[in-house]
Amino acid sequence: MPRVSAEHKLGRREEILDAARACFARSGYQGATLQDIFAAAGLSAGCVYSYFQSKQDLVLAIAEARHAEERDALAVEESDPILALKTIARRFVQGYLAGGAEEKRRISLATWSEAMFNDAVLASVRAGVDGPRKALAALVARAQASGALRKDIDGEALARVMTAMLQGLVLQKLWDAETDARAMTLVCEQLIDALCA
Amino acid sequence: MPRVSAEHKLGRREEILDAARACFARSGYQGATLQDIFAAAGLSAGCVYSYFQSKQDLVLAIAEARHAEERDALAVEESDPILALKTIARRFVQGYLAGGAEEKRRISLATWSEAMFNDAVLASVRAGVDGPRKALAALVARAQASGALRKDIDGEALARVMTAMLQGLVLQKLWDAETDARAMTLVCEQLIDALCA
Amino acid sequence: MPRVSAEHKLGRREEILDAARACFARSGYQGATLQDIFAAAGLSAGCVYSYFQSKQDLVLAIAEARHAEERDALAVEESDPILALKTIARRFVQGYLAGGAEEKRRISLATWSEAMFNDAVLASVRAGVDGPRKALAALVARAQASGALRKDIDGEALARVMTAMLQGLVLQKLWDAETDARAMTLVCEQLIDALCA
Amino acid sequence: MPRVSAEHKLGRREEILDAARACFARSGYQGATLQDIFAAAGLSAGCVYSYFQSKQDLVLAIAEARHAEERDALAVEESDPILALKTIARRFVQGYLAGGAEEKRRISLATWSEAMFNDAVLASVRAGVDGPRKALAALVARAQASGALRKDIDGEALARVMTAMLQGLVLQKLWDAETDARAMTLVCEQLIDALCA
DNA sequence: CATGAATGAGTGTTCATTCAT
DNA sequence: GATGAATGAACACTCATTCAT
Repeated sequence: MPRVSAEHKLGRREEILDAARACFARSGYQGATLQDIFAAAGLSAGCVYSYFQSKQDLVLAIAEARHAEERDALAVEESDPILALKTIARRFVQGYLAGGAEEKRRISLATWSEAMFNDAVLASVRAGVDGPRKALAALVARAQASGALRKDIDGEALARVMTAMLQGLVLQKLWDAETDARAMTLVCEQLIDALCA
Repeated sequence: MPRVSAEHKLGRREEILDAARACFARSGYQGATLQDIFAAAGLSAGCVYSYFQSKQDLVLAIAEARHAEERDALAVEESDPILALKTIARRFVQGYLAGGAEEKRRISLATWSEAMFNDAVLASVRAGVDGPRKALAALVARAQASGALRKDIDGEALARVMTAMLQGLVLQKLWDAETDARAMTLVCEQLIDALCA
Repeated sequence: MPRVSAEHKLGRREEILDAARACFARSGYQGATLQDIFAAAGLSAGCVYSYFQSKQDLVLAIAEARHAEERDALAVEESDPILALKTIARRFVQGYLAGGAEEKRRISLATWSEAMFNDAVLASVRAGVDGPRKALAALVARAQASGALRKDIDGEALARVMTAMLQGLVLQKLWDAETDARAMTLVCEQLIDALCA
Repeated sequence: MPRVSAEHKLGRREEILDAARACFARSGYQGATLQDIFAAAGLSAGCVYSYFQSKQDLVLAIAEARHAEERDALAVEESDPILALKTIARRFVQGYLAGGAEEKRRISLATWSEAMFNDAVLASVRAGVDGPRKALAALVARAQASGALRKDIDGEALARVMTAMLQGLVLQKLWDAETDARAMTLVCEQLIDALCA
């Protein structure tokens, strides 16, 4: 009995999160109302409130889930640092700029914006963004140490610029659906190659 | 025969816009209330409403002003395309990532996010972002034509990636105030140099 | 599976309508505020809004209810058309001009006026007024066909004039509470008799 | 100078009243805003306020003017009381139900409704309506005294019913523009004739 | 005398949240 | 556990009125 109940609860929780994600992606964190989410989930207010204590909780859960998914998507096991950098760029661009990933993009941008006004979301964004950037910085450092990458470049700064570039592409795709993921990937790789010693 | 000079009216309008910008930067377009703006401007609801027909008008005016300012800041008169690209990058980074420019960054990100849910803002963002990107693309094309820049790179895509990179830096700076504008500028210039033939 | 019975919901709806009717009768459709109605109903804004989507909905519901009540009050089952005409006149006058019917009169006049500025109310008024007038016209036609009523009178026009007369009495009573329903009824019957062949 | 100024002032006053009448007829006393009226009159708020102390003043002035005009239109010099009654009915119907008289009808109904919520307007309506009704009652009394009209009818009540009938026709015409003034006049005259001894 | 910028209380409406059932 | 009726503070916006110029 407890097992079934626990699975059931987790399933419900996911259903609610899916509904919330759809609503937040469509209307934004502030624009989406809980009533929208209740309707999308097909559940009552009381039921949703038994899973999440407040709208803020829902917002945070969606933001966290977004970051966790991204973290997973970017985890690379590749010993060659240059190859690893290219893989990360390619995965990021292809995962984020794909036709079916619009919800991801919208949630990401909404989250980045919300982080300006909501400290808990800011903390989540920082945690979610720092990991990949540090991984990038470590790869850059390794590449420089191995002599594969030019050493006259500030590694930390390069990692930040690369992060910025990838995130900026999310904005580009949001404003112009025609933005070509393949072409972006190629340019990213060419940029990385150009920095090789 | 207005009893108040046209300058006075324009001045008032600017006062209101300044108040609105401060409120929108602090709390976001949706989070800021008109009451906040009335208080910040030291004016009554009715008075503000005689200058702007709705909150949406105010939002749009702030977004437009942000884009206009950026357009002006990036207008470069420089015959050497490579130098022009570097100048744009430097100006953008130094103008946007400066300590005193936090309001600009916050307004920009809030605007980018709002554009997802508000068609008029989206149009404004597109108009504001397309200009610089096309200018960048033109410079890249000139640089390639002159042989200064590698020709095996997709110029349009590069322009987009450069735009993305610069905008992504706005996000980085928002999340981490320590982000060093000088270091970012340098990396950008090194990237440009690395692509030169 | 509502936790509250359907009767309860209908009862609440009626409570709200009663409160709204009282407020509209006292202050008019535009003069009465929703706050007045919330207070009169002893309910919160949100609760009232869960039963009616807007003030306009409330206005329409009150107007419709007034017309429905009147329709019921005037439904006559009487084979003799002259007697039926007199019965309608008597019922109308006694139902509408009674001491306790002031609320009805006020709602009616407010509705007639509102119909000039509000198309939905106009449609409701037309539907509510057309029925009785057509019933009157049918009775007049039958009375003329049977020879009971003079045939040199335009039946449609007479029906309209009789309708006008009865509605005009509502105005008279509103401006002068002393207007004597019994005397009005008598004159109406004498007028009908005078038109008999 | 004073003469010209006085004429000018009266002219201005009339212009304002015309603008107010048009706005009140279009949107109602409560629905029309003073800003509407300022725009319709092509005058500033301050200027209008120097002629009328408040919106209420404007409302009252329009109501009074309506009543005065009607009083004039119904003043009959005719020694035969039956003929006088018919003349009043004909003039009322033809004056009020004419195609170009819609503004009059709308102002009248708006005024009748407003009188329920506004004591000053109520007083104006009573004064405006009592006169004609008393004149009608006097004619009825004279007709009965002369033997022209049946004496078994309550004269006061008949006068009230006739007033009601005429005013009710205003409502009919407002709801159905096709209402035929000529047919209404004829029926009214036939009714009067039917009551003759 | 005339202007119209400015006021601010008040309007209809929304929505995150609670709790009796 | 689950429901959804109910809450009420807060919101964007309006408009009769005033008064410095």
